[in-house]
Amino acid sequence: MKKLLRERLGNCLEGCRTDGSLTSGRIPEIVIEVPAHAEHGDFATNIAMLMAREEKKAPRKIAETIVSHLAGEDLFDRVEIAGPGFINFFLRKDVWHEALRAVAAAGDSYGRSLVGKGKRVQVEFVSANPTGPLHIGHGRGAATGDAVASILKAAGFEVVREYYINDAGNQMDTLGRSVHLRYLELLGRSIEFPADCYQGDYIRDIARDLVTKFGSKYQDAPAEEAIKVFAKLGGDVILDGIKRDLEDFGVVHDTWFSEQSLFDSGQVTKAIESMRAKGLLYEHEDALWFRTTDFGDDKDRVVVRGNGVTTYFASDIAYHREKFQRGFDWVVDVWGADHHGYVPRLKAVVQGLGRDPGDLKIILVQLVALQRDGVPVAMSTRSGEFVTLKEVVDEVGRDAARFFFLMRRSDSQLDFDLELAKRESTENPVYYVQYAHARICSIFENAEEKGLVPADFAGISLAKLETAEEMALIKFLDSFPETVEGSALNFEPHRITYYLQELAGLFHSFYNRNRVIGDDAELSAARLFLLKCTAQTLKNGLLLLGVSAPERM
RNA sequence: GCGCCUGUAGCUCAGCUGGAUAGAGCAACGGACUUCUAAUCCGUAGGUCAGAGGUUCGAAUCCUCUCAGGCGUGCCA
Repeated sequence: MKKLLRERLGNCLEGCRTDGSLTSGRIPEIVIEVPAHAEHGDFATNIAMLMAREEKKAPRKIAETIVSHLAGEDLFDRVEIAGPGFINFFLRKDVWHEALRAVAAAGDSYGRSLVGKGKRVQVEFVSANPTGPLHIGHGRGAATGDAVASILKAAGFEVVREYYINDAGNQMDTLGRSVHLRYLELLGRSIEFPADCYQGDYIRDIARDLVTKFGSKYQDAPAEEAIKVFAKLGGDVILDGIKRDLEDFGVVHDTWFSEQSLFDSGQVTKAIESMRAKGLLYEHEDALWFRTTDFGDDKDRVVVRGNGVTTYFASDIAYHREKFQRGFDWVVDVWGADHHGYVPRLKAVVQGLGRDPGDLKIILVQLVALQRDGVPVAMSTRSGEFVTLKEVVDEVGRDAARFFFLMRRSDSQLDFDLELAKRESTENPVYYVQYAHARICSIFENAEEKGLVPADFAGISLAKLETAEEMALIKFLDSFPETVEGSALNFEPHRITYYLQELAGLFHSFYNRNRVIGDDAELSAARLFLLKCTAQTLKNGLLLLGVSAPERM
C-alpha cells in the first residue's frame, strides 16, 4: 500500500511541476510513514517540509498545492494538512478491503518480494570448530544465520547457506592430544590430563569408541602418529554430531567448506601471491604482513609467521577471495561478537580484492546468558561446563529455542531462561504467537461444521469489515511485505519476531470483541476471510524464523 | 592507552534509518469466562530516552565531549 501511495504521490508531484505550481529542480525521495497516532491518518508524508527550502515557500503552502492536485485520486476518504506541514492520508475502507484480498491471493508467498532479484548471497554461519559439540551460543548463531537466509530468500535473493570447517589449525592437534590421552587412560595407563586439553566428557566417549574399534593398536605407537589419526577421527565424529544437532534444530547448510581444502588446492598460496602482486603485503622481522591499515584497520596483520606457518588470517583471506570468486554479490558472515575486532581487517581484505566493503556483511551475535531458575549457567568449552544446544532443544523444544534466539536484535546480549521458555503461559511470547494461529484454525473447524466457510472466498463481500479491531488487523497485515523487506535489507530477523507478536496481539484483541461465527452469514464470511489472511501471515512469518505454526495446541 | 558495541518505564527490550503526544512484554494494581481455545482480553500506574553542548522547521535517532558497563587490542583459532 505504501508503494502504491508513493507512486501516486510521485505522479502528483510531477503534475505540479508540469503545470508550474511547484518549481523545484528535483523532488526529494518520497517518504511515507505510518503515523504513531491513528488520528494522523493511515499514512503521512513530510514531503512538503522537505521541499520548503528549495521552493522558498512555507511547508503548509506547498502541502496545500500538493493536496489540491490530489483531488482526482480515488484512494482517499480525505487528505489533511497537519502540524508544521505533514500531509495525512485517510484511505477509504474499500481500498483496504481490496488490499486484504492480496494476502489471500498470494497465499504461502505472501511477504515475498523481488528486491533481491538477480543477486546471489552466501550466508556463512555457525562454523564452529569441530573440537566439541555446539553450545547454546552457537545455537543463537544458527537461528540467526538460518533466519537471515530464509528472509533474504523471501526478499528475492538467491541464497546459499554455508558452514566453514576450521579443520586446519592448532586446535585439531589439541583435539588429537586430548583424545589420545583419554585413550591411553582407558587402556589403563595413568596419565596427567593437561589444562589446555579439551575437558569435556565427549572426549572420553570418542576415546571409548576408538578403544572398541582399535583395541590397543595405538597404545605403543609413536604419540605423533596416534595424535594425527585421532585428530582426524575425532574431528569427523564431532562434525557428524554437529550436523545431527543442527538438523534436529531445523538448520540445513547447503555447503560445508573445509579450511584444509584451501591449503590442499593451493588457494592459500594463490591468495597470498595475488595480494602480494597488488602490493598489499610486505616483509618485516621475518614475517609477512598485510597492509590492513591502508583500509582503516588499527595496525597491519601478520599473514605468514616468522616460522613460515600461515596464520588463521591467511586462511580467511583465501576463503573470502574464494567466496567472491564463486560469484556471490554479497557475502554474509555470522560471528560471535567477541570476534568484532576482526571486522576491520576482513573489510580490508574485501577492499584488497577490489570489492566494495559493503559486499561483506558481518552480523555479530552477542552472548547468550543462559539461566536456569534465575541462576546463571557457566559456559566454557575448555572446562567442559557448557550447556549444549542439544540439551537446550531437548528441554524447551525447537520452536521455543529458535524464537527466543531471535527475540532480540543480534548485537544485544540475550538472557535465555530455560524455565520461561518452557512455560505455557502469556509470559512466553512463542506460545502467544503460536496460540493465535491455533485459535484461528480452531475457529475454522467450528465454522466448517456449521457450514459457514465459503467454498470460494473470491466472490464474497468484505464491506462489513469495519470495526476498529478489524481495520487495525487489515492495515497491519498489509505491512508484512515491507517488514520482510526491511528485515532482509538490514539483516535483522528480530523485526519479524516483533511483527508476529504485534500481529498476534491484534488478533487476540479482535477475537475478544468480535464474534466470527454468528447469524449474519455475510459478516461471518468476511471475518473468516480476515482470519484466513491473518493465519496465513502468522504462518509465513513463523516459517521465516524456522518456527512451526501448529493448528492445534 | 587506543578501538568497537551498549546505555530508553522497577525488569527484559522495540523504536520503521530525522518526524507529530516515546512504545510493547513481564512484574504491580483493578476488571472480563452459561459465548468460536481464559495458553486470551480490557483498564490503571509507571519516563530528565545516562549527562552536557551542537547541527535544523523538528533529535531517543546525526556530530563533539563527559560518565558508566561490556568486548577487543596474539607471529592463537
